[in-house]
Amino acid sequence: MSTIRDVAKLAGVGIGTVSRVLSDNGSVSQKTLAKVNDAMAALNFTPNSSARALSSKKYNTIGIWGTETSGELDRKTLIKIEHELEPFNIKIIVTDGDKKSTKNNTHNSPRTTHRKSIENIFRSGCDGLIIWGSDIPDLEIIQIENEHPNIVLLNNKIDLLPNKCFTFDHYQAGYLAAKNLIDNGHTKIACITGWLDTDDGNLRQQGFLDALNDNNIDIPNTLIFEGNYTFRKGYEGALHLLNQKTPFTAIFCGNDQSAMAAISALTKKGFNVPNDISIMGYDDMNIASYTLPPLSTIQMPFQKMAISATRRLLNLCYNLDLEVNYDFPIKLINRESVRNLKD
Amino acid sequence: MSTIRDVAKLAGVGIGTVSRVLSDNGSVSQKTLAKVNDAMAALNFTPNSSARALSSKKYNTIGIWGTETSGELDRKTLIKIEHELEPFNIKIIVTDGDKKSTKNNTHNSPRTTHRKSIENIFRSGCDGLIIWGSDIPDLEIIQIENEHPNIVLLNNKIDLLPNKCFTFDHYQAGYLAAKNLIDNGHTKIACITGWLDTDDGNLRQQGFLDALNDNNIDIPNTLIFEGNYTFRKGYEGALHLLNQKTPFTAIFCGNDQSAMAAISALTKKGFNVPNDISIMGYDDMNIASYTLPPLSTIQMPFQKMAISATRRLLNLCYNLDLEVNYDFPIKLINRESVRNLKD
DNA sequence: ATAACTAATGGAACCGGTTCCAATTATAAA
DNA sequence: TTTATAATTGGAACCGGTTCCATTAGTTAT
Repeated sequence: MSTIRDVAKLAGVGIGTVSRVLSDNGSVSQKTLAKVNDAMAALNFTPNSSARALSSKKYNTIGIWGTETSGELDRKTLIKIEHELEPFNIKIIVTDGDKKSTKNNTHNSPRTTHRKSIENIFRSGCDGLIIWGSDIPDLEIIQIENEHPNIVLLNNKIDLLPNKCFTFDHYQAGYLAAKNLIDNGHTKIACITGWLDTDDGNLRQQGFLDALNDNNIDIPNTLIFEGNYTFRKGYEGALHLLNQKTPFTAIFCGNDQSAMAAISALTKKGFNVPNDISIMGYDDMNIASYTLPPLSTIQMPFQKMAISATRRLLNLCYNLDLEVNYDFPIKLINRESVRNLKD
Repeated sequence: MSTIRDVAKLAGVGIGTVSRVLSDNGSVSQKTLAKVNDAMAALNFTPNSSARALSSKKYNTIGIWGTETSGELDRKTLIKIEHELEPFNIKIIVTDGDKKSTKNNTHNSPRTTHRKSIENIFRSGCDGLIIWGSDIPDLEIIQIENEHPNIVLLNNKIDLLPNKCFTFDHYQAGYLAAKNLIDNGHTKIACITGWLDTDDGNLRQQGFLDALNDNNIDIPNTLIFEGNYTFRKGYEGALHLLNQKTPFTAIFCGNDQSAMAAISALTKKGFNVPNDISIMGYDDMNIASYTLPPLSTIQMPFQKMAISATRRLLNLCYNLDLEVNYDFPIKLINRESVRNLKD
């Protein structure tokens, strides 16, 4: 593996010059530029990333921190993020916020706090971090941001950190979902909530509740089942709701997975969706088109949001000026799982 | 941020000594060990990873390379891999084999070859690589392995690289799936294949075909639809098969997603699964329990396999001796999507 | 007590980049 | 042509670890 000194020698220039063409800063004449480029090509030279990182104090790496409950971050989105990073030769490291403990430091409490785990990522070497999900208390995030300004929040909103937060209007989305049921004539509405320990899940729930309220519809506690986005809870939730005395004609589900599982449970119990019971999903995952019946749901441009968050982080870390978007409109997708009771 | 020189000064020892306790090699007396540890704690010292990487030529990073069609590698699996790495303080970088082009080198062909893209990952700094999927021709992999022995193949098998390959017996699995249909009395069997450009998809297809053959069952070309694992192709495939003149009583699907979509299509066309047509899936994804009807499918311990592959890579890269498993038994999961015609 | 060996230690040199400053060359203005 | 100014250039010093070698302290055998 060749170094800039090799390149410099071959090109007949100084190492400073080679470095200058490498990092494309400082002035270099056309002639020497060509010489250096030729030498680099001839030697099949690639700069050593560790050396670069050491001297420039840039790691050319950003991290993505998330937990089990952060929400949907599939490989496709990850790849989108990576593509955004690629032109700048930035790498991406993925870490889990749910790690058990760090064995290197036995003085710590057995369970590393989120704060500590984020601290560790920065130490281990990255220029910035996408913090995904709303698991970390706002206060703690503010503290983190204080020490490490190069962060960006995905699917979380903190008023004190405008332009570092990227999220949907989950409240509006929950409202929209409920409104759709109401507009279709439903008044006895149940729900299988999402994970309520995060803002994300709470907001959509609140929007849903407020929509009912604004339309003078009452929802008894018996018709609210606390789920957690999983298939399992969706299934259990539907069965649980069926077991209550309170009749209902529709269920609003915290996400498409629990919606699908709910459909499965209802159907198995002899109810027809949507004729007997209507189902509203949330997320518009790929499966939503292939459930039986296909799901009416709320669509959110998650990948677009992830891309904007990434760009913002790049701007922060590397003083770039990429275009960033903060508005990600949601959309009601009407398929076949909601029956119009007014017909 | 403090350095080993700071630590050395505070502890009243030389930098060599600090380095020795840091990397835990070379002999250090109990007394100095304590002094150094105290100093480190007092300064809240963390070694600079770039400096370490530069001088030790270890990046403490491994990569995962995959493409769109590599198969299932969800966040959960990624996290499992990460947990395996964590005790050794190894980071994980994810890269996409489907990148369009690398703009840094305009001399290259517009579309970077897989080989090149892997070359780049190693250059950009990682100690080893999990190559996931079987998109790369065997010969090319052999060449890559020659230059970079620190690789491990996930969901791929190359005879020349035993103990670096981690895969299921997809042939056996395809055979098993077909056998299940046959055992249930099916003789007119159709199939929606997986992605046939990879060994993975081909092997299961071959196993399926051979099982039919071994049981003297003929499958006309009209009943073979070439899919690609997506919902969409599963849906289209089912419709296409229905349009053929040839009657059939069962479909073997390349994966659970296409199976789910096929069920959706069949049901929409008025056929009942499994009464009119039986469906075999492949993968046992979470959704398989919640389709209508729940899917009979083939289960494979993908996460366990990923963990073993990771361990093997760690052994290769860092001279460790972690336990590695090479055998990952598959299992037939009988749910409700296959009807027994013999009853 | 001394020799012969081993364990422990300090620190220079090095890894391969970036940065900065002094020196040189080119260009423009007078 | 001379001078002022700007553009290029070379390379020492540095980033913060690891390694190796020379040196010193500690142990055991004689």
